[in-house]
Amino acid sequence: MKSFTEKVIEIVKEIPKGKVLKYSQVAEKAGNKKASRAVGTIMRNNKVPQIPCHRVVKSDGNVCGYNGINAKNLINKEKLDFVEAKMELLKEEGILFTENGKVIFS
DNA sequence: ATGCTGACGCTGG
DNA sequence: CCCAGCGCCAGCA
Repeated sequence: MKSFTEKVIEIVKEIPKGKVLKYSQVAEKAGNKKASRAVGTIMRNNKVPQIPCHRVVKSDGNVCGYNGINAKNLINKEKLDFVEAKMELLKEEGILFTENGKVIFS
């Protein structure tokens, strides 16, 4: 029986290219649908490149953290550039975005 | 062990 | 539409 943390890491690592999961989805797959917050905590703690954190988005479809960086901690322009870069990266993987800049979760 | 924080989610005003 | 409150769970001091 792996820990919730271990499961979350496994799940995120195995997210295929061109696929995105919501924090809630990862939490649910890990066993606890309500542990979405914990998922975020785990991601921040495990900022390993092996973990495609950029493929994990919020329910709103808006991306947040990536490789240990939290968009909320960034300011204005940097924040926009940061998010934009992730969006471009995800686009190259086949993930589509709305005009609102949100991820289209299939 | 206890309390607070946070890359969250949902409901209500 | 924007903001506040509550719940839930893992990590850290």
